[in-house]
Amino acid sequence: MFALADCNNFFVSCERVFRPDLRDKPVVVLSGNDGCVVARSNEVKRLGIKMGVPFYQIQNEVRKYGIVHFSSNFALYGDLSSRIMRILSRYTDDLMQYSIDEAFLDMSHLTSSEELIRTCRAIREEVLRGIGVPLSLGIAPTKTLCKVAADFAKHYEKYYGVCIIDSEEKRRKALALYPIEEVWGIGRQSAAKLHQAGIKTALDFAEHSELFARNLLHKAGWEVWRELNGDACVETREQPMKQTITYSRTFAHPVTERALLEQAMSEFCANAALKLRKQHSVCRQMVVFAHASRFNNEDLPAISQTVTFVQPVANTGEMLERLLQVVRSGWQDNVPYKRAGVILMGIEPAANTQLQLFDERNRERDNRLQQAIDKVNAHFGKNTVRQAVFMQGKQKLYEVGQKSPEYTTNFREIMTLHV
DNA sequence: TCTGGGGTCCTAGGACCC
DNA sequence: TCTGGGGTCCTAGGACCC
Repeated sequence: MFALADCNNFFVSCERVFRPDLRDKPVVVLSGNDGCVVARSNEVKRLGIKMGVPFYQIQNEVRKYGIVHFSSNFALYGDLSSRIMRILSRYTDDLMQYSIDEAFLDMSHLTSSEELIRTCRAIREEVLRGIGVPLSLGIAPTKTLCKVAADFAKHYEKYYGVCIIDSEEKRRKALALYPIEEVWGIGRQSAAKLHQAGIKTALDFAEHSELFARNLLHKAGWEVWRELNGDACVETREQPMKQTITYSRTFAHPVTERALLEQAMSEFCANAALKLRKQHSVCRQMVVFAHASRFNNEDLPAISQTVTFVQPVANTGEMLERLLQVVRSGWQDNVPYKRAGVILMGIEPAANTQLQLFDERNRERDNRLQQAIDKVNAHFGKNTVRQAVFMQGKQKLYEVGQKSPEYTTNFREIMTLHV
């Protein structure tokens, strides 16, 4: 059996850890530049406010119901997440973290349902007491069924946060109540096809033939079918190394000055390169892009170019040179650039790299310099030493209206008590 | 006025090989 | 008229996830 531990309204719950006064209040967390709603408390869900709506469209509700809003604070969410994962890892030999707020636990060492439920209740209790974030746990023989069970645990109080699917009868009962479009792995396209075929619930789908599932939805849908029928076939192993690394942002106001775009994108590039070095890898290619708002109907020209390195790199200096070439050659004066970023691809372990015969760079020296810079920055703080092209201007590129303090990761923002 | 960010996997088709 | 058969690798785009 597996157990899925899923945090309830994770970002909102993180904010509430340090703001217990907001326990029963409607709360949302917003995306970058306070653009969209990306997390909602139960009170907000009950008001019918949907995931992903632009914040400006719900201003009436915000005023009417006194909805409290936060800009996103990933330093806080990431830190609380890793604390929760540390607790979870004590209950299994095989913890498979699936996202910032979810993990599957291999529970095959426990044999009885009673033991499984008791253990999961204990997990929930420990995380709630130790971290302050409420969890829902779903126990089942496959991960897809765990997702279903965790959903029941979340939505029906009588489960006290833990729901188990441990018999054929419970499986059928749960799936009959579960809309097909809610099933993990069934997105909009697949749901539309299944609806066309008259399938409404997860049970309808599971009772069709295996061949039907495979023909209609190919491999991914076929695996969903098998998992719903109790055949565990979905793997959720974490990649030891990311295969792509993206750093991109939407600007609060369009950028119409080349130097400003160069500076902003240099930071993206440096941040992406740092992620790359942190996982001890190098990349072969870098996509550099910048474009106007996607809600602009006019077809404005975009910057979009893939740079290939002769030899795989992780060196900020070398990557910046190429980035700036692209931005300088692609820049158009009349385009209001609204969003930009870099994507690193062709990632491999740094230890694997082959030296090139005709390499004009002194990489040995470049890398020693890079290591020295990383060391200084790790010790004295981000950007203590940096390339001169970085943001020197005072223009505000992003909006962070209501960001909570980085309570757990930044000494300057640690909570103070006045007695 | 205002519309996020970061990933993975699969598939089909093209280029190329013998 | 008729134009093989089998394979690999790469890429772009689609679908899905949180």
